[in-house]
Amino acid sequence: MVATRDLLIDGALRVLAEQGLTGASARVIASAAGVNQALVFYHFGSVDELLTEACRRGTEQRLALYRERFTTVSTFAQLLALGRDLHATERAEGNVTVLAQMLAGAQTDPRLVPAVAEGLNLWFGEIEGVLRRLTATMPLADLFDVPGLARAVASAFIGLELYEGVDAVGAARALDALEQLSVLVEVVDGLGPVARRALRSKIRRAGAP
Amino acid sequence: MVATRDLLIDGALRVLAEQGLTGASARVIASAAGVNQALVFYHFGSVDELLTEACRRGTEQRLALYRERFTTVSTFAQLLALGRDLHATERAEGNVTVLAQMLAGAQTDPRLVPAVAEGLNLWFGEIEGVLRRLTATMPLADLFDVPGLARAVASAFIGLELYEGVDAVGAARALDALEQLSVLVEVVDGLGPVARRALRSKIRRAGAP
DNA sequence: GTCTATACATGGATAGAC
DNA sequence: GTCTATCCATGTATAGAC
Repeated sequence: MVATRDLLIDGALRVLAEQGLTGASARVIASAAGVNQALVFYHFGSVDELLTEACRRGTEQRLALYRERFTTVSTFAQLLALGRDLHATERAEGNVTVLAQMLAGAQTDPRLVPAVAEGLNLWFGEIEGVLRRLTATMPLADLFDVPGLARAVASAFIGLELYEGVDAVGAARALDALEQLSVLVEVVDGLGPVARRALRSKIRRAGAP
Repeated sequence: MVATRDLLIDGALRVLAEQGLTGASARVIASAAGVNQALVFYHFGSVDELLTEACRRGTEQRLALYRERFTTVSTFAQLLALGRDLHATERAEGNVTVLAQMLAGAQTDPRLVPAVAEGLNLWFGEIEGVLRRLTATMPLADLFDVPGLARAVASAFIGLELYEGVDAVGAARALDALEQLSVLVEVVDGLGPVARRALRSKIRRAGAP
């Protein structure tokens, strides 16, 4: 026997992914969950609070599916490959779609902010772990602010995910272009000591930290 | 004397930016425009079509403000600086906010797709022009797919803009991190012929195009 | 805990007077 | 072109029976 709370949370996640925030009403969610509409208010008090709870739970659940794979990534190419995979499976019904909808809604509804921020932070933490491991062995590791980069990577990913929704071809091309760029990072990492010294001094002259 | 159509379009843009897509109803927009609610349907047929038209016109107007500055950018640092500026002024009331809302809505409402796609393409074109100019003088220019990169940069920017709405500190940190990374590009560009040759062969071995 | 019924607000859209 | 009035669907939320 499945608890009604869980049915409603699942329903909310499905509706958010399939119909977006504008479609996420108590009636529609309850119908998707196969329960009565009044139960939304009995269990959660309001639609916002249901969405908030769904955002939290959904992110945790989805992240759990990838956590193991995140820990096995050991090159930038592998990280990008995992990103592509995530992109393919999370799009349409996954957590990134839900987070994107909630993120857009949170811009004008302060009540959604905490849950979205928490959800994002969970993903940030995961990516941070990978980046830290990848840069640990790099001689130029101190050039990167890992937490900052993790935030940049993840929110850029959300932007790309949204873009994919209106132009799949363009989004694929954008991802390909980033993949080409990523080669640069590994290449720079693989430079010999002479070139590396030149690069470092160049950076110092450029005013980087 | 201002035409009612224009009043409604301005009203729609303001409402989209201030209250998001969920708040963008015919009544609210008409009220913001100071005109009667029925005029939305008389002039545009439906709310969707008003939003669509507002998206197009708003993007053109806003882009016109920056077009000149885009053409004067001649380094990556300058491009990033312009991005920061754009970020600061467009956030809260600007076109990026509007596009982000429409983009989120378009994920589940096909009627919004064409207008959003057009709006995005306008920005892409602008950024493409800059990137093409910046990479033209680079010896490693053929490593980049400029149109793809422009799409990646712009949609990443939208993701960051949305993230800023729920965590201003985190977003600032993400931008700083990207700024550090961008130094790498100019540094690579500034390498001497010897280091450059090494890099190029490394890339060939890595399997890049 | 769950259901029915219901109150009440908001939103899309149209008809018809001016 | 613009306004008033109105219809009807949808949405939030609560009361009360079971």
